[in-house]
Amino acid sequence: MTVSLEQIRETSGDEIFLEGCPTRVVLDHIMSKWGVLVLLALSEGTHRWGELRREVEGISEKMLASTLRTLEADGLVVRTSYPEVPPRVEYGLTDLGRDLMDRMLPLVEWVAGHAGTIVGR
Amino acid sequence: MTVSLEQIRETSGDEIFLEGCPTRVVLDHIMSKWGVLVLLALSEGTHRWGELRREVEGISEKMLASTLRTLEADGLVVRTSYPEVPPRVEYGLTDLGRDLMDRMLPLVEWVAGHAGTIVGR
DNA sequence: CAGCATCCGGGATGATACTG
DNA sequence: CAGTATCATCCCGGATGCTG
Repeated sequence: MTVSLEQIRETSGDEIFLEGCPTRVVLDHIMSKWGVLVLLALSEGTHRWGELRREVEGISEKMLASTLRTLEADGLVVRTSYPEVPPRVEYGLTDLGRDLMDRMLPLVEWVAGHAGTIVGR
Repeated sequence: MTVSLEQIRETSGDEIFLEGCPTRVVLDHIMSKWGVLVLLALSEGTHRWGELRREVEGISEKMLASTLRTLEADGLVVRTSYPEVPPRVEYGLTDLGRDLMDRMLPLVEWVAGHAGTIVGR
């Protein structure tokens, strides 16, 4: 194991397991049911609102809006609005967001590769 | 980016974003609010029930039991009961669980290192 | 000590209708 | 097209009490 929990404890000041610590808050955002899927979709490139609705199957408009606003406030997602008619809005990852997805994609890939085995058990 | 979403699509048979697909189910288990923290604690080594309750601050008995049962059913956590009085039970990661945490720890470490910046924004 | 059964309140989530 | 507003619902998760 190249990364140990000890290292994490040092990095986060030993607060990971404490309620309300920043790490828990961010984890809740990016590891939430819809957060992962939206970030995953955006890791392919920028998407329009409607594209996200279709790609992230089952998400409601309300949850898509809420998820995007949270991730945007976290500085992981950037929203670009074009003053056209009809309106066009693009969502993409920031540098920080890409940095995050570099770490998350290997995890998701592993899960995708083992999910069948795990669920069938 | 060493891992692309395209690779993931191939691995999982292009079903990542579909409702009810195994990948989504497993993601919900391991990326859940308490799932991450319990797995994180166990990545340090085996823990007893009471140790987990104390280490994962704020978790209720109900959620701890529920989380552990789910992760055990997924084959990520192993439960060992010793026939003693008073009872002693140890929880630890399986090989599969350790494999998973090898991928998750770098992500958590990154979050721990950036959480302060992100939340303060 | 290590849990399970039960109840129940509230925030998370969905569905629908509407607007710039 | 890209959302917002509103209302209904659901189930997550906490509290409590009990058992082997």
